[in-house]
Amino acid sequence: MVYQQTFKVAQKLAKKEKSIRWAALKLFDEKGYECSSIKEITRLAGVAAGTFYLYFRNKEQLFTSLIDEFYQQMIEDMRCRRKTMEADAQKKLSFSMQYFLKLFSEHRKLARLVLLQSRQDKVHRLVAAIHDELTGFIREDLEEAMDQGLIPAQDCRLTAQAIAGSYNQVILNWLSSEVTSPVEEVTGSLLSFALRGAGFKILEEKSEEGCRF
Amino acid sequence: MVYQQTFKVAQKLAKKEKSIRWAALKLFDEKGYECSSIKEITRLAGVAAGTFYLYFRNKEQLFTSLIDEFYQQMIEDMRCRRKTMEADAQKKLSFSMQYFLKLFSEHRKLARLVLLQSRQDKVHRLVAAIHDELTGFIREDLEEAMDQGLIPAQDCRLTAQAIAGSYNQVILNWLSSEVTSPVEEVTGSLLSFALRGAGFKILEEKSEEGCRF
Amino acid sequence: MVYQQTFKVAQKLAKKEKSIRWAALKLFDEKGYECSSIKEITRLAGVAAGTFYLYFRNKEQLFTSLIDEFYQQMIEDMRCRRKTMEADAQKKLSFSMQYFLKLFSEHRKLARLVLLQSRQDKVHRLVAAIHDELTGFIREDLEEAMDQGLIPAQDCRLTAQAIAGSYNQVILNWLSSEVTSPVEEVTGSLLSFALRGAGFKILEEKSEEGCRF
Amino acid sequence: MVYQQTFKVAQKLAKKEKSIRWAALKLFDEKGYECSSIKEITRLAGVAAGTFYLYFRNKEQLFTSLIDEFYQQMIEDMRCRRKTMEADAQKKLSFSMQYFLKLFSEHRKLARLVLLQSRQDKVHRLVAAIHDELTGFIREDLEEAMDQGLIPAQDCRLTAQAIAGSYNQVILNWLSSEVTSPVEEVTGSLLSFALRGAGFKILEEKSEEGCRF
DNA sequence: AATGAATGAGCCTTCATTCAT
DNA sequence: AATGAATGAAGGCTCATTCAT
Repeated sequence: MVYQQTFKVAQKLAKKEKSIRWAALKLFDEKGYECSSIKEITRLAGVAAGTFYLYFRNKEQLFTSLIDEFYQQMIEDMRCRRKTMEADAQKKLSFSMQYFLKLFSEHRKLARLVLLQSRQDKVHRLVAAIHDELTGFIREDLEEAMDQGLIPAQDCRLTAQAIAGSYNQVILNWLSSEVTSPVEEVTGSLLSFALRGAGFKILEEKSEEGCRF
Repeated sequence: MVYQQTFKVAQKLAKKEKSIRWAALKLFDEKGYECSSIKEITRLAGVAAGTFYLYFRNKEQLFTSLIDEFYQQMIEDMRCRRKTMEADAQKKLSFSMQYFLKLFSEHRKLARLVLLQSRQDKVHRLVAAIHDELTGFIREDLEEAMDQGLIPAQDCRLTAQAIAGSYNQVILNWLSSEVTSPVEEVTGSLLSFALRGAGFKILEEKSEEGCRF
Repeated sequence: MVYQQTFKVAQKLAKKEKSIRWAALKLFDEKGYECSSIKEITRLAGVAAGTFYLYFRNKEQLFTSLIDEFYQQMIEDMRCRRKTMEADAQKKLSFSMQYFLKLFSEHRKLARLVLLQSRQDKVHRLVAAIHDELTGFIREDLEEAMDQGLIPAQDCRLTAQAIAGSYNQVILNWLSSEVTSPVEEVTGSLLSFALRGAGFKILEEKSEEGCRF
Repeated sequence: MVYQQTFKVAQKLAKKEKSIRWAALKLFDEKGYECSSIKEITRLAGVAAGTFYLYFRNKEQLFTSLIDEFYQQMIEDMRCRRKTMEADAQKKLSFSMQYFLKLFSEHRKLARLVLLQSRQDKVHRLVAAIHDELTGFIREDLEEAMDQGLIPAQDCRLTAQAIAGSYNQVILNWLSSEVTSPVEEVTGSLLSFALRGAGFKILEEKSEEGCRF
């Protein structure tokens, strides 16, 4: 009788891969990419060292896959929503940043992984690309706003970097703090900061409202 | 005569240590802490591997020392100047940030080292402490400004983080870009962004002026 | 009906084993015993890795079996023909060597496997035994010829080795060369060499004729 | 004080490298290239595993170096002697083969290494090149002899292969036999075989004489 | 009978650190 | 003070073999 991959088996496999991903994420988060060994990852995952290579080509590909799983999809989703959104630049910007914040808060480890990972590891290019992509969204909105006269003339690329930087920093601190205060506490203030910084004339009470999604 | 010799020796020693620091900085910057080996560092420095351990306890301490050399001194200097400065909060904040920017632009490699280094390596605590310190300065000024009613009520800790984050990000991009445009190009816009973000009512033309030091 | 099925199954089994043998032979030939993995063999054979162990005890036994399949039978056949042959020593020797040559040329891969395989692998003893056996045939004929005064007094064991060695070398080169010239081109000259070397007084024109089988 | 590599130290190093070479040679000889691990080699040599890499780039280079040490020099020497030799083809051939035999008998392990090594390992090309070189010498002499009418018309390339093959085989058997009978016992008969096989008209008593070197 | 996921010992290699010189 | 040879633990990865399905 031929070997038939039953549903149950497939599920077990998926579970095993998940557990490796989980272990890797935990260790990468705690000790960094370079300092986490395959052996340690697999031990934590409860599988043999060799098993790792049934699911991943090598350590680097595991990292890539970990990042991709989350980001690729997030960026895709973001791009899609933004396209179909009928709103002015400020609303779009607000939306993007809050969406961003929300996702990060739901995937703390993964988020930290991207925000913290040494940008010198072999593994950096991928992370850099993601940062660029996200900064690109912000920049687009800023340029639209500038064209419409909503904000003063400025170097939108630079402002976008500044906004992205402020977000990264604040989120990172929030993610890293032991006390997990609700992300909403942070959202409003941070958004105000960014919008004001860019030069939007915001009415304080509106900033809060406009950000539902 | 004796003194003379001692001085010469001391100089030679200092030179050797310097060359190791220089080599380490170059390699850490290019390949990251984990991926730079002692052997490579000493080869680049033109000394034997064993010599390394005459000047540094181990690899970690070299890193620490590298960071300290620059930051400890910078923070000290900054704290001192701020103390003796008679100025309002906005001016102090402006000063701090531009001082910060200037120093970074004069020590590109060292700056990149701090901004880029994986915050997960064994080596992180130190870097984190420095970030906190610098953010602390910003926060102080913001709190003072808030007390004086120059900026609206806000979570100054958070705003300080946001400002620090935006600075880090922009500087990093600037440091990493091949074309080394003058830092002044960046200074003005970035400062405006930060001040506006914090809620200062700034007159655009003043922002440029007020920042000499 | 039952028989029919059994037969079919048996055939299928045989086919699967065959395909493993074939794949192993191909890979052993191309990359050597040590450098061919079971996984690769089974992949090439189109079966699962585990299936291998239904047909062979382990990798070593596969090799053994591969060699045996060909040689055992060849030696048996040779021994048998030589027994029933009525001919003088020179004829017998000629026959043996040409038979040998012909078989090799018809089983290139298998031949290369025996001639090339490291004689240091775990697997060597078997191959060595075969070489000895074949050399033994040559020696028998030489001793008979010496007894009959057809060749001068000599160390027949040594001459037999020399002849076997020259055959192996030439065949190997011929097997390994890309251009597959007909083996007959080689046969005549090689045989002349061996016979002359042993001290037979051969008439050149006869050497060619006397070798049909 | 600068580290000064004294003569004593240099000697110790040379001894250490020697011991690694010796251990490798022994193990390669006993178990083959693929089956000998660096760990085992270094253990046998009495050094730590890492020490290996101070002397050799990797396992392959060790093998290469082992072979080269002996062969490169031998071939060079042979080529040189042959050039300055004033003798007919038969004498030159005799000389070459006996020189060959003598060297092999003085470097048993090294000789076995070349003669036995799997010709499929990554390491094969080098060994193959050596075989070709040596066969080349024989062929040159045969062609010269053929031109001078000393031997009948024939495919000299093939005859050279046959002669080389017979030598390899006989030497190998002799090297591998436990009882180490003097090589001279073998020399005469083997040479006679080869010369007769090539078609030289030899007077038995002369063959022995002509081979001093 | 057949599968292929799982294992873990073992491979080659690197590297921070020590120590005799 | 300076050297660089020596160490050996640890790294990523492969592979023959086993076993639940």
